[in-house]
Amino acid sequence: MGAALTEKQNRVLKFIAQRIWREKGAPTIREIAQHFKFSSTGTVRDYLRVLQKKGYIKLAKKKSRAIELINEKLLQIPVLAQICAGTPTLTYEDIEGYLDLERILFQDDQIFALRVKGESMIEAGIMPDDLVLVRRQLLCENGDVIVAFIDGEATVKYFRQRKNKVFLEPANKGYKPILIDKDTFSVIGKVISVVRRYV
Amino acid sequence: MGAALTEKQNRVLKFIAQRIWREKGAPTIREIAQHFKFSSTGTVRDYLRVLQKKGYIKLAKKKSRAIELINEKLLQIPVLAQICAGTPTLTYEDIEGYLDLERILFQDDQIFALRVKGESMIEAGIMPDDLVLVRRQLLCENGDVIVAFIDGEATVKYFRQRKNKVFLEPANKGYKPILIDKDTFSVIGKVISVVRRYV
DNA sequence: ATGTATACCACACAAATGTGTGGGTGTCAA
DNA sequence: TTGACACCCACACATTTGTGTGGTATACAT
Repeated sequence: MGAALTEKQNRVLKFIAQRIWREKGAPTIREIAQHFKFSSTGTVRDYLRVLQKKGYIKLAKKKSRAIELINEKLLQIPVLAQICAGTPTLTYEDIEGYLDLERILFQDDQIFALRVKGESMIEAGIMPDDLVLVRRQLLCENGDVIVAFIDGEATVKYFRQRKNKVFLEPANKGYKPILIDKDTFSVIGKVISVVRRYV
Repeated sequence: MGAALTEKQNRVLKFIAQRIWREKGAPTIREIAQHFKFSSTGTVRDYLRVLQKKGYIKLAKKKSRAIELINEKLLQIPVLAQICAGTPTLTYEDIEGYLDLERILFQDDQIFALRVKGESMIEAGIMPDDLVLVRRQLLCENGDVIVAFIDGEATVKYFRQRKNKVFLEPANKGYKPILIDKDTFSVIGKVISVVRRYV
């Protein structure tokens, strides 16, 4: 799809993506120049042309803030409060809030998603093929759902700490908790969300 | 939060929101004018001022496309392929794809989210307090997870059809399938996704 | 009668913004 | 040594774009 980027080109692309996802919209050429301390708008335009040629962005002519990311995706979903009360018309007056996943984005790639394999967490509602959103962190608290490396495999489990002993506990009666030697396993991160999609 | 909007004000706001979420970014004043066939930019500016005063948007001065929605949220999450194979470094070369929830957005408000109450679908991995994303549709296929109205309550169940009979089947051994009279219940929509968040 | 709000218009102006021209330095492969 | 690239600069220019001024018409409440 896209040719390889140099370090600097990648930094420019990342900056644009951040602005598009976190801030209001795409930056102007001069805003990019200011951020990278370029004293010429031509410099930025050269970068944009390269990024476009390599297939990472699309530019529109003579329009302001007209940088479009290839593979850009957006999400905003209204969250309705529980509607069991009984109004048969679902209006947006019932909106409870919004899915706010914006903050977990782009914090230096500290967040990623994993596809779940196996049924060890099935009783916690984490099914095979679900996606878990993982925030990379080394420390975790008792009861957290975490992703850890054991024997070269990434697994999703409960983190349990009892009297100096650390267990990785599945949520499936058919599986047994794993007693862990603190030195031989490593925590990848904490599961902060589960996403499942039906066809 | 926000005062009531008139019909036309609401249409302008919806147009802006659509452009921000589906298209590249916020429209310019003249783009809005063109869409609504206003021959004056001042007309649009009046609308923007009203929308801002009523608390639906925020405007920045002397910036192009600087319309910001209150409660705007964005999402894009890289989806890593299952990494059980064993590389201890999670690189973005493992990206399997992207959570693509963009398409389900703003198709005339056909999608909304519901917070789950009760444990009737617990064996399908749908837990209390989960959010289910629902696409509004009246028809559904055998085996779909749907949201239906029964007795003034919205419930999440499997849709089962056997020999002219329609059942709403829970995923919980403690609950029994509900035989439904086709005429007295109504399907709200199909569950297309489940989202759960941990603290 | 007066004020306030909605819903438009025309026109002008300055700032913001994209674009063009014409440079420069270095690196690296042909 | 020539060319292609990455990586910068200065400066000018035309268009886009936000903003301001000053209108018109209707409706509605005080």
